Amino acid sequence: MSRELLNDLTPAQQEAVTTIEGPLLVVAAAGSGKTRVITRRVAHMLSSGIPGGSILALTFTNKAAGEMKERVEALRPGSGVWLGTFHSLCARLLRQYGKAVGLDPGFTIFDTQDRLKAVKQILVPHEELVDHLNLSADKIDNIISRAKNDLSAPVPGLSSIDREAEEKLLALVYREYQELLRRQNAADFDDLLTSTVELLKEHPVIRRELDHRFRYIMVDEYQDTNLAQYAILRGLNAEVKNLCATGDPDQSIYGWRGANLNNILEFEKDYPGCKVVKLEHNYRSTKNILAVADHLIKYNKKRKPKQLLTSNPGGSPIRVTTYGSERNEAEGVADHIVRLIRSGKYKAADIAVFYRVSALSRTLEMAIKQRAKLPCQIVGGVSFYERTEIKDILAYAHAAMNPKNNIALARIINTPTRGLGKVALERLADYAKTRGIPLAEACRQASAVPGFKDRIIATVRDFIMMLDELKHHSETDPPAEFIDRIRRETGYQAMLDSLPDAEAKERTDNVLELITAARQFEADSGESNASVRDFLEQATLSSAVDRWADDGGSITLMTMHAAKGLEFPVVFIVGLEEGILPHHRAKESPSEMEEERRLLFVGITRAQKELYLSHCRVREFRGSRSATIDSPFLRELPFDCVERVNLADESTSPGGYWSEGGYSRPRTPGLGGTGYSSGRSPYAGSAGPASRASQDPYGPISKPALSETRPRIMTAGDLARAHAAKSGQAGATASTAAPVGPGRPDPADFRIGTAVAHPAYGVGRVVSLEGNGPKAKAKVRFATRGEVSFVIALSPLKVLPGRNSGV
DNA sequence: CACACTTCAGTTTTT
DNA sequence: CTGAAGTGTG
Repeated sequence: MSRELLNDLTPAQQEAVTTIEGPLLVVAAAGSGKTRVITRRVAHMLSSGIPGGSILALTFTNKAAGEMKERVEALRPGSGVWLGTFHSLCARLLRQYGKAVGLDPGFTIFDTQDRLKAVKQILVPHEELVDHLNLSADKIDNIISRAKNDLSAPVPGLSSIDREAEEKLLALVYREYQELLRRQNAADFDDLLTSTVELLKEHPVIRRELDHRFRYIMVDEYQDTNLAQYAILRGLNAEVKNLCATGDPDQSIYGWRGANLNNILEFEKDYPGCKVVKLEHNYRSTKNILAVADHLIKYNKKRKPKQLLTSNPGGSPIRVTTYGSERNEAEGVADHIVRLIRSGKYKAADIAVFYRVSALSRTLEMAIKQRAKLPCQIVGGVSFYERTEIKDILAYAHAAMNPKNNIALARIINTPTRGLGKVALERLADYAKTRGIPLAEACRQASAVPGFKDRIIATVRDFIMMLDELKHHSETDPPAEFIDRIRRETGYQAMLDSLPDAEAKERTDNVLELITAARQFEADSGESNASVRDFLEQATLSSAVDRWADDGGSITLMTMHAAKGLEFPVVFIVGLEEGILPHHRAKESPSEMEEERRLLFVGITRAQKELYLSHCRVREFRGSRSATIDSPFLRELPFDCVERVNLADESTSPGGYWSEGGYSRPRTPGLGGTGYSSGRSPYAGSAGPASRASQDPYGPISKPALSETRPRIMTAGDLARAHAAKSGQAGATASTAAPVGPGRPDPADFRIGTAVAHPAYGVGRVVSLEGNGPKAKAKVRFATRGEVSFVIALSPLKVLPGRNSGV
């Protein structure tokens, strides 16, 4: 029975799957088939007669939980295994046992926006002090969140001006914030964890019951658990210690959220006599990709050494490309994606682009959609559930269902506008505050509120009656119907209709999508009738990645954090620059620096077949352009499986790399010496100004990079030639083109028929012109590429001499 | 009270 | 360049 679950597994994997009793740590390297092991392990437990109800499996995201659910369901239908995230588990436990820690079962979960609003409210009387201490609502919000995850008191930040005063203020705000939550019968994300910790600590009977109910516990991504989560596990494992933790210390990337690497590093101390299984064989990536990952991660000091092995082929070299500007970078990535897809080897869904910060996504999206004309989806960014109209509609639901939820009520009391402005709301809030009642209750007593005229009283009454009506329906309506009711009956749809057409459509579509999501939710819950409350809970607890459904036809764009646990045949990682990757906030602390390195490691190890890293010399930041510094991580890549390409300096070369064949001559090492210094300490003399030397067009010329031990530095010319040769477009190679780069072509030189050169597309001819001055556009026809439009001044186009056929 | 306008500040990652 | 908060006007 159980044998078929095992016979395609390696001995190590088998051991992990069949070790069921007692504590077990599975240290699983990237791509080592961990998910598979976890699912098989659950199936194996069920086969051995363990009831599904006594198995608890905790994952990092709801999406991971969903996928695992599907797989377990396929192997052992109807098992009743409890699969979810820490947060969803806690929410469920607190709905059941929350009374013991002061939470009414119908409590509302405050999301990040709600909590920020709450903190802001509390800070109103302390404004001067907050300013004086150089704090802000969101800093304080962060500190409080961190304190909860660390199960500690809020601690002033490193750059604190006056620690003592700050500590005092933080303690006060923390206390008031918790009181506010309590009054509104609400819990924030972190409270789900801390309240559960409290429950387990203060109520031994409940703790014991749960400990015995969840006899077998599995935790995935254990390296990213924080102290609160650790405490929950200890509580659930005090007597029955069948805990299986899986993870990889090298992939811990949530330190900023309180994740504590010690949890996994000290597992063996915490659970004496535990068994440790190592899964080191990688089934995902090529040897080259793995070698790069391995070489990089070795620079981390706080780390258990580990060997990454694979029997996969070597694969193509990893390419590191230097671009002139972020625009060049985005276009270079887009163009390369086009080539990959044209080659027939990959389809759009095989390709992903990762970046450190969401802000980098925009340029890439534009380039891929407009230039490459390929569909792409951004995972994350402004999440669906954070859009105004979605938040508004959900706020109606929350306000109706939890009459104590002031935050939700304040959000919608005048949306759509019904003449209850700032002043009315203030009076209402004052009234409520002096009496210690919720806003909704104050609304009921509208006629007693000082300063309220008849018209206002009537409006407020109507409003509260509408909420009552909604509350009534919330108990019987299925989620989708309820959401649709809000849309129609609150005047929200009417408000949307009054907007300009395009906006009305977009926002209405979003609301309709919410209804679809609700319907989907109903379908997913099957026979157990889905309640409105359950839907709202899922809506607040679901993340961007959870919602990401691979549509099969799009390039995927996401942050490296979001990429955890995923894999793609082709991966591009952009923005390898000091300040971005590693992020500037990490600079001061070596441990954060190591986390940045792990983040890049995670990104790299998502790739199965091809990996492209890039950075640029100049990047637009906060509206202004400035020179960048190479990421120190670039110096930590090995030589032999990395190919360096410099597309940044072309325009500064007087004679041109594009000229006759032969090797191009990088004036300085293409990456500012990056490739030549790998022996150095990772922090030594961060590259930087030295690399700027290469911006001087007449700077020193170094020898061609031909030595075996050195990376071969390619230029645009090489690439264009190689590409042209491959695609058989010999006539259109760039080898005849003039040097190009992030130069600023003069639109006045452009006429219809002008021959121009582009670094990636080769030679083309202007077919049409549009507009004048700096915004003038030209449409150019390339033999290799068809017609492409450019804003001339911003393009890398170069006019070829002597071929102006226009006037 | 609502709306349009200005100014201002600020930019990590997410359950 | 973006979003939030503040100011002034109808």
